[in-house]
Amino acid sequence: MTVGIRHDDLRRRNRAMVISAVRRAGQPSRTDIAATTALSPSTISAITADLISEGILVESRTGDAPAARRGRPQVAVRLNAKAATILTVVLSMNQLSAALIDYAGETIAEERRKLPTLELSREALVDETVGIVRRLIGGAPDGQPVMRIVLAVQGITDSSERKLLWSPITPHADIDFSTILESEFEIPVTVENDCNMIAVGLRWRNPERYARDFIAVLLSHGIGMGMVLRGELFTGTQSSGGEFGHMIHRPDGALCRCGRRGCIEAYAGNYAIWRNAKGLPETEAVARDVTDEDIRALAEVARSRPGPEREAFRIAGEAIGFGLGSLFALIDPAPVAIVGHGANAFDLMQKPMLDAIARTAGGVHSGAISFDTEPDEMPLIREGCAMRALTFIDQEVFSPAQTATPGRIVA
Amino acid sequence: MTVGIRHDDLRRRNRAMVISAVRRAGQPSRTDIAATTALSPSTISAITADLISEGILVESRTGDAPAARRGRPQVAVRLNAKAATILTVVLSMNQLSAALIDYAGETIAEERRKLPTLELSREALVDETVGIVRRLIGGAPDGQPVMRIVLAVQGITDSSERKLLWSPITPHADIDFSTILESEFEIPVTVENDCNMIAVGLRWRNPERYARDFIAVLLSHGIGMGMVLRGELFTGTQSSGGEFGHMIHRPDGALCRCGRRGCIEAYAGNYAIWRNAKGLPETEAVARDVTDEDIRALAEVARSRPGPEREAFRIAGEAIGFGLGSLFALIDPAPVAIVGHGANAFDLMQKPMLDAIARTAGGVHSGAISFDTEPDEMPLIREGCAMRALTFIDQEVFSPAQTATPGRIVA
DNA sequence: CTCTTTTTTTCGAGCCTCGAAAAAAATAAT
DNA sequence: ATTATTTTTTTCGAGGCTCGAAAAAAAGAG
Repeated sequence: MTVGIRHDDLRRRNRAMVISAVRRAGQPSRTDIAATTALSPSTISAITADLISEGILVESRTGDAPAARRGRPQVAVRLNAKAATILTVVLSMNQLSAALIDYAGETIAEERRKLPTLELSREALVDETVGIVRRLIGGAPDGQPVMRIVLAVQGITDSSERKLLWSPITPHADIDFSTILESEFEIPVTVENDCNMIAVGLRWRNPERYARDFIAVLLSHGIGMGMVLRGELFTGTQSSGGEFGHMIHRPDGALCRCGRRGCIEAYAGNYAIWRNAKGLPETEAVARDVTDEDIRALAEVARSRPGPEREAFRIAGEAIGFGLGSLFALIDPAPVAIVGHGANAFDLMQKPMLDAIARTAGGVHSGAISFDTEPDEMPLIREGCAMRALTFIDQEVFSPAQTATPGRIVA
Repeated sequence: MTVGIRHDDLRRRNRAMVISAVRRAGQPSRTDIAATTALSPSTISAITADLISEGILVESRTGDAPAARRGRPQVAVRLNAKAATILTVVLSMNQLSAALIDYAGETIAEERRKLPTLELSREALVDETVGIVRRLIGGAPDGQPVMRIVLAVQGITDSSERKLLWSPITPHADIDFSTILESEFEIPVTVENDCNMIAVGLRWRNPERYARDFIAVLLSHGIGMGMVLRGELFTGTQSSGGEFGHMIHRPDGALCRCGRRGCIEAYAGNYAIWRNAKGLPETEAVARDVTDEDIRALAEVARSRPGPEREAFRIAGEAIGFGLGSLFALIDPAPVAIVGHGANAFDLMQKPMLDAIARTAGGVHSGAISFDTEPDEMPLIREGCAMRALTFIDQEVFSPAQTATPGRIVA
């Protein structure tokens, strides 16, 4: 916290900075890197030489544009895809998927399988996860062992990013995936909230729009949120936090899946939309497992004629709108991405949502609010996990605290 | 953002670190500083020697405890109170106050005056502010010019900390106090939200309790909030943010002073408590200027017997409770300080508040929630402003970007 | 084939932090 | 009274790092 900066921190941080610049730019020249990092060409030259000799970067002679300019042509450098391999695992409702990804971010292999997550025992769930990891690790290229595993789960994770504290996809709580997987494979593992990974993925995919401040809202069975503020992923003080879906919309209102009442999710989650569309009492749980297909069908009816279906989407949009309004009262308006299957019904929710926001303090700078939709959340989660893992490698493995001078023998 | 670290940044940051360590510890020895900063004794020796020769620190031979230990006694260093002078100005409802404060944080002079802020014209309000600043600056010790002014206002300030965007204490909006005062006095000025300064003040006063994560709620005419997360003051992306009082408690509910409906403040602000206690319709504005004394009298009645007064405080507590519950869903539970005159009625609000929180997602880790009350907000605001100004001097003035080698003439 | 332009590397200078040793300043022991 | 011990602080040289200037490299232009 109040720790001074040591001399060796300098190189470490600047190395990480150079790697980060290359990861963002793709194939920058040394001159480009010097420009973005504001370090001198001599320093960049020294650092890139180190990184190349360590196999982290490679030169790629073909600058994307030869430019036919006068003078010595720029030599582009890029990440050496073979420098490391990482593994992403996504555990969501009734589905487990994993992907093996190289250091440049390209997918090497992947696997996806259906699982009745709600019914599995704790052991079976863990075993399935260990199994998919084992199979994919087996497929890692020779000499490029997997160096990091990031597991994204729908649910609340702890702030040390090691455990799943609670999840709607399984009745079991407090599953210490990190310790389990680390003892099995001896590879560092972090456990992340799926919506937080969506936010990281969005920024990676579109850094123009999703830059310093933005919000990702996942509309699915439940309502999730990931948020980036001041360029940093927002998390709770003790958990992954950002449980937007469990902010209170109407005190003592509709029954939520979490057992409490009046949560936003109890008005805007899949099951809540179904409950309202079918005229079921809002104080009772929904017995049926409401699927994406159910919602699609309801949305079609809602578009075709007024009625309880349309009203159900209106109520959902209103709940999200008031929630965003309250959130904007705290953080000010920011761009919003509506992610997940619910984004397909955004047309039905947009107007009530904007109307609600306009009735809140968040409506003041409404110019800063803009919506974008992305119905398929899975690729975003995977990309977010990959970025999280690769950033870790960049910083902790390839820019380590010790300058590692092997050969100096003390005895 | 992606800027590398230069060599001269090193010394700059470590200087700031040393100053900060001295400010926190009071009278540490060089050894103490080395321990808290994790820098080597040699480095600390060099930096403190610089700081002493520049008049920023002074040695104070009398270590607070002679300790009678063996060995060379520690020589304590402390901030040189004469190194700088700063000015804090607090503009709140019907009151303007200012204080001249030395570099060690001791008050040199202060002035306080009543003002009908709601009725003053924009020019009169600005003139009053300029006037109080002018009078106090005049009292600055010889050779110690005021180096920084921090103005705290009840209301929303912009994120560049220069303007008052909107305030309940005046009908005028968008007052650029920084530019006005800077052109008048040629001293850097920042404009801050009062509740944010309360948070800074709380941390300074009790760093044990108010450390990495906590919330300060100001219960006064309106409801304000300042929040520290991960050790950093939380602000909006475009403004001071943290408008807890304008999160929505009941959609389309009671009329708020801001003109919207259902805000927490419309249930828990002074005027809202009065409105409910007197059985006035919640859809109508309160004509009367509800004073702290009114609330005190209502609280007395509420304590003496059941009735609308007690119910009014219950409703207020409930509104704050649900609001905190929603906030905790986002950030996880954290210690709360209830600040301002409303804290005197906390006994009437505590139970409904806790009951409400228990009905939200924030109630899960309720062990991490704890309340503390501080009825007098003014000293906290002033201390927060002082710390803000002094921290600025520590970092920007006494640890500047340029190593400042005057005497080197280029021509 | 030479000149010009641009990129990249090389090299020495200047800082900064660190560790080891020395110096300083006290108490404890003889 | 003097010496030994202990702890704090300073001094000094070593090692690293970044930077600027100059050189080298690698092209196109003339």
